[in-house]
Amino acid sequence: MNTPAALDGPTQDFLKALASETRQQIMMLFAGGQQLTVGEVADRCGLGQSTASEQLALLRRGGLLSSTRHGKLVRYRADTPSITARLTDLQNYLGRCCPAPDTGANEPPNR
Amino acid sequence: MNTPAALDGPTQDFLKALASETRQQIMMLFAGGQQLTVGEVADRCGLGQSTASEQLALLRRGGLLSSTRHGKLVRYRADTPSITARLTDLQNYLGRCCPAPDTGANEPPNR
DNA sequence: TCGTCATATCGCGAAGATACGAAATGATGT
DNA sequence: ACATCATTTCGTATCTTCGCGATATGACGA
Repeated sequence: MNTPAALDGPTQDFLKALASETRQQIMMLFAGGQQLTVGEVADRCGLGQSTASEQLALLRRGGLLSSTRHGKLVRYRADTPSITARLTDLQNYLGRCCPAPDTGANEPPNR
Repeated sequence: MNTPAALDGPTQDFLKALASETRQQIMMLFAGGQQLTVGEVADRCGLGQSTASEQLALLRRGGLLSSTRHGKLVRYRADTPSITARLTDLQNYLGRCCPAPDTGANEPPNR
């Protein structure tokens, strides 16, 4: 743990947010542009109310969700532009790690 | 944790493998098609020998690396096709969570 | 066969994540 | 102001992950 960082903070948070089955399930609730409150998420996932709030916060920090207050309710929804951006960052990172024969390019004769 | 799974195993492993700064640093060592042994990775990251072996195993399980024995050495390298595949899976999953909003791409009406 | 080198697996303590209930914050209505 | 409802933050217990050293497996050469 003494080597320099490998990924920028945002992408870090993005990956950490996504690397949890619970949070993946939560994300699924937002399919189709659904907007949900903390309570609804807690209910639908069988989670405690505070747990849902904390997980939603992590997902927001990871750039997967955004939230807005509507009165006393907080409505969460998928933050698609942000997700797209972080996915692109991730692709760039991976493109740096690996030689890139992906998008229809060349595969050098190494074998 | 009583709701059904959200992501298939491979993509799960992919995300979990990537959601660790140590493993991200390890991945960086493989830039440019580098092939490295466990000992080299341990050395370059300042990790113990067993730790490096375990992390490399996780990265391989996640589809990020592949390995081949060359005598007593095991050479790891980036598994680009697999990485590309899992990235695509991830994109599909995210595409399912989020409708494409205003930024260009468009997935027509969802009911 | 034995000895060695590289890697993998095991056992363990430290650090972090997860989920919960209880208490604090914020917003609305009376 | 107060009461109430939704959300957030706090404190705690439990579980998993991390990294290590020690031991086991596998491969080569003498």
